[in-house]
Amino acid sequence: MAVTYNHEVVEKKWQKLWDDNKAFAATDDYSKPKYYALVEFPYPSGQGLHVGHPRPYTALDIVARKRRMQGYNVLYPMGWDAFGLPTENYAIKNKVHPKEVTKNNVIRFKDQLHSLGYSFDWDREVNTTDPEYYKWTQWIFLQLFKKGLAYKKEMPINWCTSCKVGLANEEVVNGVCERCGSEVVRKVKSEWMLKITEYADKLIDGLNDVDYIERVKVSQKNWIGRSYGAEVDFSIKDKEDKLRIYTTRCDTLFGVTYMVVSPEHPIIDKYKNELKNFEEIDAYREQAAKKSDFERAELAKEKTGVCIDGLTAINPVNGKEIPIWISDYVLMSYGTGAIMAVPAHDERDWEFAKKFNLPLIQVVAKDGEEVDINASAFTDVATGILINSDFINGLEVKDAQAKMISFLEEKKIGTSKTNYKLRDWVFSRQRYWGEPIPIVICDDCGFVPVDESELPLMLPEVESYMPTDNGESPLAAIDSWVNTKCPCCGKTAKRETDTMPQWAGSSWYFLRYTDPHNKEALASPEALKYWLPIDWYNGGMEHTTLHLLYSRFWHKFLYDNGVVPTSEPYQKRTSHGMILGENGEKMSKSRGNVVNPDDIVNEYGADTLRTYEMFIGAFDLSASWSDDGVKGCRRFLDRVWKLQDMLVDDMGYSKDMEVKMHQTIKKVSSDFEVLKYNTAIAAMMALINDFYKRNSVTKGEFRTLLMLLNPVAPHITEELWQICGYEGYIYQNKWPEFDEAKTVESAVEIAVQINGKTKTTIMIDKDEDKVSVIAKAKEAISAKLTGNIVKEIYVPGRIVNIVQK
RNA sequence: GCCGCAGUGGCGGAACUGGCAGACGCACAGGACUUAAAAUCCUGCGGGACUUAUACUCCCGUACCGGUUCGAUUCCGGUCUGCGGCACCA
Repeated sequence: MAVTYNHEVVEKKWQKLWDDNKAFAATDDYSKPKYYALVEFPYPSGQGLHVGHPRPYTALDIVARKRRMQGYNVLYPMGWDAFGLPTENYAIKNKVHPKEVTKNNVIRFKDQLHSLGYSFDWDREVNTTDPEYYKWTQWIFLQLFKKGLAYKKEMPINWCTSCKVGLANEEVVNGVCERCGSEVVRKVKSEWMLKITEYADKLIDGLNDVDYIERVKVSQKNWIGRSYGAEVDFSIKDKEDKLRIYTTRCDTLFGVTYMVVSPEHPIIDKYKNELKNFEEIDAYREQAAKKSDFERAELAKEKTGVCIDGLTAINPVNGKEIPIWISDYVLMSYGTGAIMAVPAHDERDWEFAKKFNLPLIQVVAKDGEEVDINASAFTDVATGILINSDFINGLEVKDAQAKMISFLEEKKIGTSKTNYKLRDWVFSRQRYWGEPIPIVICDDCGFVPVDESELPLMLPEVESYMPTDNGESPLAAIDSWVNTKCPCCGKTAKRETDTMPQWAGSSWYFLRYTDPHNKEALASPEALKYWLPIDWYNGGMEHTTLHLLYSRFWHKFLYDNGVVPTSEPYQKRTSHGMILGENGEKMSKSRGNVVNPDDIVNEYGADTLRTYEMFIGAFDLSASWSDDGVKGCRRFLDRVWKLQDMLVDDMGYSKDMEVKMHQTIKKVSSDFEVLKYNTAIAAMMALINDFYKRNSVTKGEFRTLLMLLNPVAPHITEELWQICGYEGYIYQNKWPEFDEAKTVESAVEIAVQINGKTKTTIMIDKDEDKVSVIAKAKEAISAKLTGNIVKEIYVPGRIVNIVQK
């Protein structure tokens, strides 16, 4: 009898052996086929690893291990996204250098990951806070600057009152700071910006060439928010000025009954002396200005607004005079800050018109039939036909738009125009723990880039990590660092004291893994050419808009400048679901439902944790933790362990198991490719249940099982492999193959239905062609065939259905 | 409000392209082993009717209502609920 499985001893033994042999190092032999598998590198927080981390890491570890066994040169790297606010806040509170905090957290994380037996290539570990790394983050910034894609701009920014730091629009959640939940106010500051909007089209169009799960593509597209439309100039009666609007429905120009401008629109101040109700308008403006963007949206369930008394617009297509309103549902930050209102065919305009009793004109009819626009706005573009619209009458919406645009352009009153919701990326942070922005500010030369030979521009030592009260970075307090010479003219100048956001380091880390120790370049062209693109990138749903968009932007920029060989970084992107607490809620200290992976590893072993997290449910959906489920997976591994006592000395498959073996190899092999780890494990469980039923397993069968299970549970399988005396190590062996012909049983059970309801089953030969004859001969069927048989349907290997009347 | 995802036994979840709903696991129940318990092994396990009971047989059942089809968890139309994202983007 075999001794009980001791996971502590076995797992340590194999982890050491893998390390000593550098078993999973990617080689620089570029003649071999390559596979680059990537998971998002973690932020090494003070709490240590969370049970959520192993889910994606194990999933791609399975893929990586399988690919190695299939003969690929696999790159499966790991690193640390270590700049960031929590570390800095911890440093401020405890008066330790963030460098120290980071170092300790990294040691802890690495230990924990190590105990889980991942096949990471630790020789390629990167750390975004390492000067040898951020040298290249700064270098990329300089390239952006030199190409005019980094610029400084006075602008109202989102200012977190607690973190004392400017936030990107994307970091403001429901009007509060994403990190600390404090109020976000508007503050004008001079900020570094990156022109991501210049890449809006490329970022959308590039999605056609990659294999991302659909909802990731949708969220990228929605975030960029491209819309095709037209800008049209409306003249203002008796004035020189024109009011320019943006619309996506220029086909409805004949249905315009009023206009609306945003409260911040300059036209109001310009004509304020002529407005008869300026006081009323000004009061409305003040009220709107007090609201944050969030409140403005939240409170605007009911439309509000004021008619501007003193200005009248003229519809350029028919010369009609129409009123101009001011309302906060029109935003200055999108389009032109002014709209034409077509209440018959736009829901917001419709609501507004109903509230203020403004007229409706129907100009689009459903399939040519007028609809009741007093009940609701008619917005269906697909079935719309133009009416009451002069020269575009009778056209479909799309054709009407095309014709209208040529008309507008010909008369020089409008042009076609594409708009985006995407805004430029606010890149400055007034913080210590980030990459210094390598720019010198010279009174004579303006913004001057630091010479590339001086990179990395090191983060200097400071006494306090607190941002200054006026919101400047702690770097601003170090005169010796701030005061420098202009690289251009040599006169005294000052350094930029803002640092980069955490997104910077993670926007290109996957490039560094290909050649992590290169001192001449971010990576050699040969390494990049060989390894890119990343074959499979998995990460959290929470990163599918921002991190993905930012890193794709940088990558596309580097591609345009000949630094990288592919226009997209990631060939394939998948996302995993969250692991929730046992009560179905998000794990958190305050809810008291946090599970520590160390405890599971200690009690049941890494293989059990890995198996459990893969078995817990569909990979892309969230799943609740269950201690009992963990036990079940340990029981499965124990049953595998005990199979060594049932071994029969035969390197082949026994007759009765042959089909099952081939089926299982097929199922496990394909399930691992499509994120269906749970059913792959279920298939292996079913297989060993069969071994137990007959109380024996051949050495050949066991050998195959160990290889199939190895990517999921690498330690126990290697140990059993060695105990049973198979050749070498599993990780050096070839992935098992199956024979398609042998996956089919010679006798199959098929269901017999009458009128679509299953009545009985019959066993037939798989090539049987008189199936319905056999079925009808069976008593359970013949007794029930009382009517006229009108139809017989046979689906090979599945069902036969007899339809009677 | 809009967009996306989901809704299947006591629970986590399976089901290829429209073809026997509930694989696999958990929990539970019974049995074997044991002085005993744990562990382990074996068996059963959606609901209901008929039946002393079992077997057999029949009916219902994949959120709800309807449709297409010989046949629907799967496709179509509508409704409800939960989760995630966005917040009037003209």
